[in-house]
Amino acid sequence: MNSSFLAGLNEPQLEAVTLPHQSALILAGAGSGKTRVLTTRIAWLIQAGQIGPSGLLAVTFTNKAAKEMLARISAMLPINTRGMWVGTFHGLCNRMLRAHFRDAGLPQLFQILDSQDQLALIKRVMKAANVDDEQFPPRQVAWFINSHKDAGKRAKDAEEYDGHSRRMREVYAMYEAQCQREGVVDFAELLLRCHELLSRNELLRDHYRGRFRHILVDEFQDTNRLQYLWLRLLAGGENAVFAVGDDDQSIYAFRGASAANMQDLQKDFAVEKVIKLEQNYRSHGHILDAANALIEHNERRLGKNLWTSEGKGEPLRVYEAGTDLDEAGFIVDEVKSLHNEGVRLNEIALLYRSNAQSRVIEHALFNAGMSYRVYGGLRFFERQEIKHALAYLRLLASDEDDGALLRVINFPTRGIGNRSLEQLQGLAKAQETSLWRAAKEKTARSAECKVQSGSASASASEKGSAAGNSSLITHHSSLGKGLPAFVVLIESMRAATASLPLPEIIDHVIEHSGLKQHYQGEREGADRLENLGELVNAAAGFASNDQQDDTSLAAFLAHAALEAGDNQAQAGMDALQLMTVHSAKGLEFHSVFISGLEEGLFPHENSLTEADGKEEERRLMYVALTRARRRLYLSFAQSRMLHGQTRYNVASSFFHEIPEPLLKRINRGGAYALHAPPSQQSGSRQRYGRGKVEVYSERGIPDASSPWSVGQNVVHPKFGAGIIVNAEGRGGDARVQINFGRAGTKWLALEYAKLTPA
DNA sequence: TACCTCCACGTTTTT
DNA sequence: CGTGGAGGTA
Repeated sequence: MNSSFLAGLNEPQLEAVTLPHQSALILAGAGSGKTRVLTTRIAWLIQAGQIGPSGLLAVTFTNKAAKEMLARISAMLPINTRGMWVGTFHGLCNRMLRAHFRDAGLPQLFQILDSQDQLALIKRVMKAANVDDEQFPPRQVAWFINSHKDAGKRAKDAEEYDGHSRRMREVYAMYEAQCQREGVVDFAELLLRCHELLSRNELLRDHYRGRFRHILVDEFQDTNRLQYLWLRLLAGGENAVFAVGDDDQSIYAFRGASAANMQDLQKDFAVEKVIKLEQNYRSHGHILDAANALIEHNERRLGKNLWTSEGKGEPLRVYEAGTDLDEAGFIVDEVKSLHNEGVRLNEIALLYRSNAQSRVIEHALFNAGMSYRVYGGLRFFERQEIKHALAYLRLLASDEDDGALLRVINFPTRGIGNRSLEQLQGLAKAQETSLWRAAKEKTARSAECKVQSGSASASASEKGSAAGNSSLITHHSSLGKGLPAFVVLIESMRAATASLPLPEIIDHVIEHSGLKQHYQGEREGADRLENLGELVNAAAGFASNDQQDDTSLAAFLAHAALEAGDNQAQAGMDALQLMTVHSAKGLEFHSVFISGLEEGLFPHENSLTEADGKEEERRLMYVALTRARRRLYLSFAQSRMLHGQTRYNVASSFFHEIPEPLLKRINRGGAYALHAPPSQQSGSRQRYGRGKVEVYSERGIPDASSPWSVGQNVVHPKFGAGIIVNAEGRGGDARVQINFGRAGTKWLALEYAKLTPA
């Protein structure tokens, strides 16, 4: 047997790859080759004849990871990966639901709602039921619904504590019913519906259990309860689950991920083998030492220590900036010199805790003329022009899709205003039918009237007598203007595209829906037109992809919803990479800047109120540190403009958790001692030139007699080191607000507080 | 219907 | 400080 792909694996990797048919948990540290182990195991299982390519299921969280996996498998084995069950949780569930739509209680061409669509539908349902959106903000309702679904709970399973949760539950139930009527499913529904399908249908369950002898899971620490239940149902007692994950990199608890699934897996699947992959092939020693030291401060860990056979490398470089602007300036300069030394910009990442932090730095980069790419933000299939085009397509495919109809019925505007829309909605509700069917019927009826009587007044009088309501007549006449045109438009597009290949359908829709004309007449329309052109290209690519066996319109629409696409066109070019720490997970770079390392920002203050908050922040920091191969910069600013206000923060407490010898201060700084425990912190210190030593009175008049000033670093005998962030009063009444970092922010009377300048 | 002004809000996010 | 949503006006 030729298993050349086993060459070069280290001992635990090899053990994991060649494990016999049993469930296993692979604790794979950052940079320990987890994707390699996963894909090599698949290749090994197939090569060893244990299973055919169709006898396994491999599941990931992102499309990118799934594609990567397929690419690596193809590189190792001469097999066609098409038809293999390798994909995201949502993608695989979608596939199963399409195959068994009837058993799942779904229409054949069910549509998938993305988060935007879901929110719009929730708003619509709430409006129809007169739910107060002050008391029940739609976003909160969405969160309620999604977190229930993620826990495997239907509306009927939701608990009621009080009037509020009772109403929430009602809205959830109405939303469920409306989704069913329209034949649409949201992301969580794909999983929940698939889980229900398998648990209800024994035959089907046995079929899949018999087929997928091996189930492999990537990033297992990110699974939520429902995903875990789905895996457990699919695997049954007999099949082997091979789960790869790292509890230290669990950073999505806030959206339902539960690393506790790792413990449950061991129990539920009688896992005998927990294999730890601790050899890191990515980073130099000092970087790993810092990461290990930091993460050791977490209490609930499965336990793991990364090591490398590479050298120690450089220490971590710490830069203390006076302001966020200084920090940005430093980063720009440093990136420049790295680039001059030959490090490609693509290989340099700038990480931050929250998106708002990118703006200052983007500004500096822009002024310096440096190319950069910001991750996150609007993705291709989320753009409004694309969503509009897709909505027309959805309407061609389905009579029931109210969401799609509402999106385009008056875009481009064709004189169908709110009133006629409400009228139409009332009609649909009364007849218990969809908006499209109601619109079609309404138009057909009035057309008939016109033909029969040959006069508009006759048609109006007929309706008037039927309804006996004069306001209805007005509505009908306003319906008459735009609605028939809309109905004719959709029907003619349906007829014209019925036998066309996918890209031509889309091209036809863009041409004839009025979208093209509309954007041609708009000043900012050029980009949008270009994107619409890209949509046709995307469809052409989709249709000609040999990995794709279903190239129908419905399949393309599902693809669009499940894979929102990249967000920037500049993807290929050499540019500095800007992203949040969350989106950096799984990536690696030669050099990494972690910016904004200030208490309150990173760790974020909002997370500290949550139960596991500080630990999750620490894991986030761990992820950030382990992105770097060779060089790591940690920077923070004494003051930062946030929400239009200048904030004074102390250095992140994470600095205390990294051994001092690993850190090298690269500027004078020193306003903060990073290591002395708070009560002994003192300083030799050199403040950044900001203002005189003054306390301002309420009217903003400097009190020259005071030795204190906002922004000044001070030491308090009990609370330790802090920074003055605010002041009020003067003389004996003077009070200052001091941010002590871990000890919190406090107002102290100057007369009594024993403060010393730091 | 379109544009404008005002106000509230501000952690992380894939599918 | 910036943005996005809501509400009012031309």
